[in-house]
Amino acid sequence: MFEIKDIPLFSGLGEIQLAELQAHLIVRHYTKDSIVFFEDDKSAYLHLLIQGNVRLYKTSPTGKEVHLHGIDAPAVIALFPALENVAFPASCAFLTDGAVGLLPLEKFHKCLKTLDFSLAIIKTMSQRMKLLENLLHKETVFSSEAKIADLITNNAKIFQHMKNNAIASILNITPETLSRILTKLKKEEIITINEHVVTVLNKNALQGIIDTNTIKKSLSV
Amino acid sequence: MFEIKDIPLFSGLGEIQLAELQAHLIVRHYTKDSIVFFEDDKSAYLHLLIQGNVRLYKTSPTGKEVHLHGIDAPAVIALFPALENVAFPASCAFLTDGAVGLLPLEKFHKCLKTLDFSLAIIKTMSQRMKLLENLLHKETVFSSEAKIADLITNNAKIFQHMKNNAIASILNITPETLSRILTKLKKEEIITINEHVVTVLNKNALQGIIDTNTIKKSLSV
DNA sequence: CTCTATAATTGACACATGTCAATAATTCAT
DNA sequence: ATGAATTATTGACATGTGTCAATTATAGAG
Repeated sequence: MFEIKDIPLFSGLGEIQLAELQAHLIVRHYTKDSIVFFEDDKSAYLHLLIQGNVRLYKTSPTGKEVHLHGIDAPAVIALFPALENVAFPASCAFLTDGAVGLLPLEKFHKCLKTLDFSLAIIKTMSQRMKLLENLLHKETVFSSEAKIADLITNNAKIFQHMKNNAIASILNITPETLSRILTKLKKEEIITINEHVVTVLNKNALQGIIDTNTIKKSLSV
Repeated sequence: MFEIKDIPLFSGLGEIQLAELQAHLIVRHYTKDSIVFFEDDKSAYLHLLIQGNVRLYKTSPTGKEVHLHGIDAPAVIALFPALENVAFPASCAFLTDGAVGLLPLEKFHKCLKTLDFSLAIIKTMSQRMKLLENLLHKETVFSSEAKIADLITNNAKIFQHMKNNAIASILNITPETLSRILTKLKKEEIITINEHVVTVLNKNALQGIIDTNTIKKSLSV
């Protein structure tokens, strides 16, 4: 059974408070690909991701989806809209089957009167801020090549369990671009790929791409 | 004389605490265009913008600057790095002459023990979050046309006191692109510009651009 | 008021990335 | 193993926006 205190944000609360929150928690089950909420919707509940994982994304006027974050349970999903009582800045959809707990905003706001809780909020918000900063950095200063080089550097194993298709979409580039750049990296002998395992042959070159936004063509003297 | 309690974040603190903070505040004066801190630098101080206004920006590998925010005094400049004791995610430079107050991080962290103060932090962080979300939205889902349409809709007067050059840079587009799109908007009779005053002739069309990311060519039947 | 510096416009062109379509490769169920 | 469906690759092409350079317009100083 899910316990609200499993979520770090709430771990500092007292027994009584936890019990009350738990009593008011509404649990909803979702299947893969179902939508938890849409961008610009408002909700009277704080959303807790209890089980499974979700993605947050924006939808552009032309219908294209801009991936923001993937989130794994247990976690708070949309803290900032709950605090400010504003609309969701992004849509949320399940990547797996899962469950969400809904906590009435009044109950949540009551917790804010506890110092430890408000410090936990600050902690959580800081983490979100870091995520956002990071995302913004990637989306504004990185070229597609740099995004890929960055991903390979920091999370090469992702290629083992995700399709290139899905990887492209979390990088907000097309599968074609991903394919072309991976091919280029292989040609330049910066990486090799075997059975979905990406091996870095030239760490420096990879870092160079992140630093300069382009693959330096090896001068064939 | 600058009083630390003029900054909303600190307004909830008691007299004694304020006095102590004030005593430890180091004030530095800056001239227009001078740098307060660089991206990736770390600091042992919380930075308070006391006088003037600054811009926050990232620098891309190719040397191009990506504008994030403009901030006016009085305000806290880099709250998140101060909380998490991490490096600045952006550089900060003065747009005018001005002054910054430096508050040792220990002093700042001590304040966190006060509930009202931590609630004020949450408030301030929420606002930053909103700014960031907004920026991210503009940079990831808006075309240049949509950025400009959005600016005209929400802040048309900016054209009266800023050069197109500067406007282009806060939109993170080139002056050429700005010029071309403004010309296009004039040709489409969506706006007129006279003596730097932008007048909207067709509010709907402008909204349409924001919604669809493109100027709909009026079909000349 | 004129001159100079600064800002804005315009054109030609480059370039990264997306789009669309065709084909090849891989995976999975039977 | 075999075939159907999914995924990846490749090519040709489109498009938005940046770059560079030339020209024109504007504004501020003397």
